[in-house]
Amino acid sequence: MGSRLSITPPGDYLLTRDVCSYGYFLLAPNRWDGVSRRLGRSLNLEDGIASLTIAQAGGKRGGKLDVRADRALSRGEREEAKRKIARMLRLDEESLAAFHRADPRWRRSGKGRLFRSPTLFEDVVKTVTSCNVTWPGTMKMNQRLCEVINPAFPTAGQLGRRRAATLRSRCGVGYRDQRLIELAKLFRSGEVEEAWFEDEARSDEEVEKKLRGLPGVGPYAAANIMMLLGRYGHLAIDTETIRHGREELGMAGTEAQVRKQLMAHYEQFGDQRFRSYWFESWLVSERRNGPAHTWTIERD
DNA sequence: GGTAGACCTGGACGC
DNA sequence: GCGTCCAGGTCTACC
Repeated sequence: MGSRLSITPPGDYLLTRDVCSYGYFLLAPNRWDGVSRRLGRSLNLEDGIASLTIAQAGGKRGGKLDVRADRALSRGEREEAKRKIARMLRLDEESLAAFHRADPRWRRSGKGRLFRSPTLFEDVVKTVTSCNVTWPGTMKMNQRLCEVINPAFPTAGQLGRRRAATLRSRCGVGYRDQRLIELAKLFRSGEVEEAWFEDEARSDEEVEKKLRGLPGVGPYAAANIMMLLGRYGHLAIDTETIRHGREELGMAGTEAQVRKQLMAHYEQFGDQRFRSYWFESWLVSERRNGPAHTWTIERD
């Protein structure tokens, strides 16, 4: 018999809006069901893997989150699951008011939370697998990492023990194989620690420098991971951002020139500039593809 | 500090 | 069906 948990989220929390706010909700092992508006997800817990579904009572803002597990969870595991869910859903997000002050366009809709993973390690791997590849490729890599290594997402220990050839041939990660293994070893050894990055006393510069030292992490990936850590002051500029500058903001010139114009344009949003850009860009995607909560996950 | 080319995969296209 | 080209960010070598 499974376990059931109830989580009281912040009063403004809306599962559909806040899960379907960043592309990682479409990446394995996350499973969003746009019809029932539930998030399915396997988690690595103390005593093994548990498959969870998360729904919000009444589908209304502030409604309690009803979490069901496919097996009985110990008291320790229940706490662990709650901690991990809180990280994914950003239930402890404290800077929403600051974001809405910096950019009031999103105050009414309440947008501001960006979905992430239960661990920093998973966020870093997902970011590395999103670089230099189209989105379907990123989806495939994450799906295969779960199929081949661990259905709840590979831990650093598991990924660090794999051979590069396996990751390349069976998980389709291409030239990222060795970089992912090195990354996993750094997390496994404790040389890279989630707590260090989560420490709010550290400056953005310190955090960025450390991230840039990780294999597979360049300027774009570092800024993206900083966003996932709750540091929104850096723009993660990729080809989509350049396109946004040209097509939505009317910028012109070479890529380098558009890049400079983007930096200048989002300067007005200060330490919230990533979110200001992101929600603009997300609206454009929804205009093209329909509401994010209806986006489907195509898996083999 | 700036730039060029390699890295790998999958999709689009032409033949 | 096959070959070619292109998109995508990071890394290294070179100037």
